[in-house]
Amino acid sequence: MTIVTADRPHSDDEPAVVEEPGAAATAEEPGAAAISPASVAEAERIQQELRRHLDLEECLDGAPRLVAGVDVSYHKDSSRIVAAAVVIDLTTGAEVESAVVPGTVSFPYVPGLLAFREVPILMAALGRLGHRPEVVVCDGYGIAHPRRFGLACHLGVLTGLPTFGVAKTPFVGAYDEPGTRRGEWSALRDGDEVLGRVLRTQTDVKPVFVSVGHRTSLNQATTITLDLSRRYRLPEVIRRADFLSREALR
DNA sequence: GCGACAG
DNA sequence: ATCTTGTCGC
Repeated sequence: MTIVTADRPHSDDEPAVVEEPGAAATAEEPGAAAISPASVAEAERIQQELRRHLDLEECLDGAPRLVAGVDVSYHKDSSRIVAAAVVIDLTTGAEVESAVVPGTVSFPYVPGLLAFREVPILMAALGRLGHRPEVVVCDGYGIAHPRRFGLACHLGVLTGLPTFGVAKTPFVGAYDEPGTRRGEWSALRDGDEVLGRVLRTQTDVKPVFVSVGHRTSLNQATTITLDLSRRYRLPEVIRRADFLSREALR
C-alpha cells in the first residue's frame, strides 16, 4: 500500500464572498486580501474560512451536458501565465467553446496552497465563457488535501459551480494500486476517511486521482472522468485546456 | 529534527 | 509547472 503525507482531518447557491475580520476591504478592492494573500499564514486563514462554505451534500442533478475543464500554463523564465477554460458537450463530445486569458503569477507555489496561485486567473477564464458549465473539472485535487480544501474546492466555493479535481500524481492519502483495467479503482483514504479514488482511465496506464470539490459526488466525479477519458489517460477537457494555455503562452 | 510535497 | 532525446508501440 502506498501512503502519502496526511494532515489533520476537517471540519448557498451564490459564490461565497468572504472578508477577513479586521482586514481592510475598500470599495475599490473588496476582499482583495482574499484574492491575493500577502503571506502563507494569511492564505491558510483564508483557506479555513472559505472551507466553511464548502458544500459536499448537494450534488449535480442527473448527467451533466456542459462540462468545463480548466488549466494554467507557466512561462519558463518570467512571471507570465495563461489560463484556459474549455467547454464540452458531454452528450456529443464536441467542444462548445473555449476562453484563454493571460496573466501574471501573484503567489508562490506552496504545496497545499496551489489555489491561491491559480484560482484568480481560472476565474477570469471561466468568466469569459458564454455558457455556464454544469460542472468544472480541475487539474489537481479537491477534498484530498492536507486541510481538505484543494484547488477544486476553492474554485467551486468562489464561483458557486459544482467542481471536482483530477490529479496526475499522489499528494495526500493512502491507497492500494487499482486493478489494471479501465474503470477499476481503489479508495484514496486517510484512516477511515475517504478522500477520493485512484481511478484507472485506460487499461494498463497509470491511474489518476479523483476527488470531489464542491457540490459533486464522488460517483459523479468518477463517471464524468471516465466519460471524458475515452482515448487518453486524462479527461478531454483538461488535455484541451492544457493545450490551449500552453500554446497561448508562446 | 529531517524529508516530502497537487501544479 | 518547466527543463529535456530517444525510444517503444499503436
